[in-house]
Amino acid sequence: MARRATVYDVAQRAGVSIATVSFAFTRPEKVKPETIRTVMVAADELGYVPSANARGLARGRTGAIGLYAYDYVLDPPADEHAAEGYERSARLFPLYADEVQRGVQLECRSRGLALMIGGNRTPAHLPHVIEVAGRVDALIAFAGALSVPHLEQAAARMPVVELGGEVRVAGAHTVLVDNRQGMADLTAHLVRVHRYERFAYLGELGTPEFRARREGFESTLEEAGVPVPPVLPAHPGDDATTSASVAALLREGPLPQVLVCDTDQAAVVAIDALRRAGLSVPGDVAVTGFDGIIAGRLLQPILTTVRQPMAAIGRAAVRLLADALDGAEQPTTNEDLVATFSAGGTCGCD
Amino acid sequence: MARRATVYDVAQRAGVSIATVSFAFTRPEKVKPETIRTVMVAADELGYVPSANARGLARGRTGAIGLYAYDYVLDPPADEHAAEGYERSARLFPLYADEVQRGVQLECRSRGLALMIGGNRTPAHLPHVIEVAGRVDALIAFAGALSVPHLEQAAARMPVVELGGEVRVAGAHTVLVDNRQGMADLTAHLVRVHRYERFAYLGELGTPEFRARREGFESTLEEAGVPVPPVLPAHPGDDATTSASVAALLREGPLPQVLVCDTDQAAVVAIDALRRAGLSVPGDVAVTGFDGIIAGRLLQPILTTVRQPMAAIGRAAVRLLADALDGAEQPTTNEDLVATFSAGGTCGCD
DNA sequence: CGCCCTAGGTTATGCGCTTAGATTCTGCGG
DNA sequence: CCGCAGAATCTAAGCGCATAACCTAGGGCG
Repeated sequence: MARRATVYDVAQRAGVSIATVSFAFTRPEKVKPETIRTVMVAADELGYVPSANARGLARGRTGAIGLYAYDYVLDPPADEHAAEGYERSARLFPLYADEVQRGVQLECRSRGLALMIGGNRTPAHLPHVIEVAGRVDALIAFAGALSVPHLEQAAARMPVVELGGEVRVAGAHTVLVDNRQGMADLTAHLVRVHRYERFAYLGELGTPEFRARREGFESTLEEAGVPVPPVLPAHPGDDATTSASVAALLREGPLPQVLVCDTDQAAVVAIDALRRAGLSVPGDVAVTGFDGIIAGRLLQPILTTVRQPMAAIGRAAVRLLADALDGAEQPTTNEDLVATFSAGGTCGCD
Repeated sequence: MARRATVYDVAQRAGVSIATVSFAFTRPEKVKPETIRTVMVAADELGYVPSANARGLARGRTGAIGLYAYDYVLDPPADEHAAEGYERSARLFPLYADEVQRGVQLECRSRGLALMIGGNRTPAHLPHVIEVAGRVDALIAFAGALSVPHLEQAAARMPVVELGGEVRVAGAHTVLVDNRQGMADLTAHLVRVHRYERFAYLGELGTPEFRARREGFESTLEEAGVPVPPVLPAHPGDDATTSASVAALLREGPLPQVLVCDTDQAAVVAIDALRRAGLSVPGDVAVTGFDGIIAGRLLQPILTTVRQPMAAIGRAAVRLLADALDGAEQPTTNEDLVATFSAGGTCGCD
């Protein structure tokens, strides 16, 4: 592979100094048009591509932002494309994080920012964070993808926005969606329209967002005077746990009228498990989710859920960072992103 | 924002030279265990994050690879999340390129490579390519996303793999799927099972992959002694053209029995247009696509298509590059990736 | 005619890290 | 107690670019 041409090569060929080459590219107003042309021709002939590394080093910033996602699915099952696998492949992609990432990508592109993708399997895996953090000017992280200390460490040195995190993390920005209200709306629908009284709840309380969902659920039931069920464990990306919870539910009876899941991923798995057990959804048990991922729309009937504005979340994050990068401000929380109740068929509506 | 700690800071705090700090991180075997510990403690206290820029500059490589995609959808309609928009949002994501990208991401991650995302709207837009190329050790590009000269320029300086390109580009690797056979299988199904004789074809011939599809189509019809229709223009990402072609078809009659589209995106748009015109699909006209994107599965009935192993394509590309990066070899073409005919309901099957 | 200003360039330095090669330690045999 | 071979560490030289600070040649003006 040929050595990459550098400013020196271009300068020599164009018969100018390297400073002039540099200016020709970055400060055209400081260079005579004719000289610029000479330089450009030389650069072109040499196939010159400026080294972003050198540039970043000299300028002190890279022009790239990083996205750090929690990896629910690092290595999908090998049969992903096999006949059976194909039918289910939409359960692996696109998920919540993927749709948010798309928003990030779109916004980055329209702003001319490069995007660096990183991620890990388990929180608190340091090396990878560093890998990403060292390359970028700013960082977007999903709540739970990075430990709080790591986030704070990063936030001390560059703008960081946490998606759905608590505002607690020192120095980090946050993009928040009102999960609580969304879940409250959904629950209200189940109570008022369907008159359900025996609920089950599948989910977790590991991140602020999940806790907010649970709160919306609890408060609505309490107001309605309906008994609040406990949290049965379910984690997106850990289907085994979800299935086990459903199995326990079936075993221990009596069956609830409706199973409220705190993610679509869990809901999809739960519906599978219920149907495998010979039950009809929503005939015997209604099921609801949260997020609005595509997998829910591929179900028959369509999953009742709360839709998050995923792409908008990603875009908002980039906007926050871009603002922080030029007009260094205080950490901001965004607003006005709402989660919308979306009635499908799995709640019993037709 | 605090100045980032550097090797100098760490060295000073640990009471060693910067070389030792560097070695402690990258060549532990050359440093006394105790010293390593001292260094690590100091680094930790300072929140030291090595600058990938400086590292890349010094080492001559960055450890990142770039993905350069053709952007079908840079700015999706503003109503994307509105009620109407939501129903159709899966038509914008995930598309072919998105699913390939996912494969790239997965493979990069499992190999510890950083991934840099770039892209552009129109081919031949130089600055953006450079932006990406300057940051990475190797590049993946979709056929048609970069002009051949640019590709060659890049390929002269770093490993490049073109997805679905012709092997012609000097020095570039290629990942190829047998599009021809896939389309031939689909066409054979239409001819043998459904006995269709009046075909229409919607698509383009802009890239080798599209041409291969057309060839598979033509040759199968010819063998069967069925008249080969012309190519009516349709471009993924340009719904207007596709709709216009369908309108022309309706206007000029007689209606074909089946409309073969060379992408799922075009097929989805065509089905919309036909139904808006009061026609039933597949009742009045059958329609088929190519790719196997999720949007096709959300249709009623499900779109008949040819499924590409999209994630596998992405993974193969990364593998090729990773190989090229350590054992510099000759440009390779991958193999063994097949496109599979997938009968849905839009061809007339039930 | 001399002075100052400006446009257009150039020189020189440093960004934070890697890495040959030089230097200092350390332990051990003689 | 000395000399010496590793082992451990340090010194110093870049990597390719941006940019502050500095030159130089004209041109306008009093």
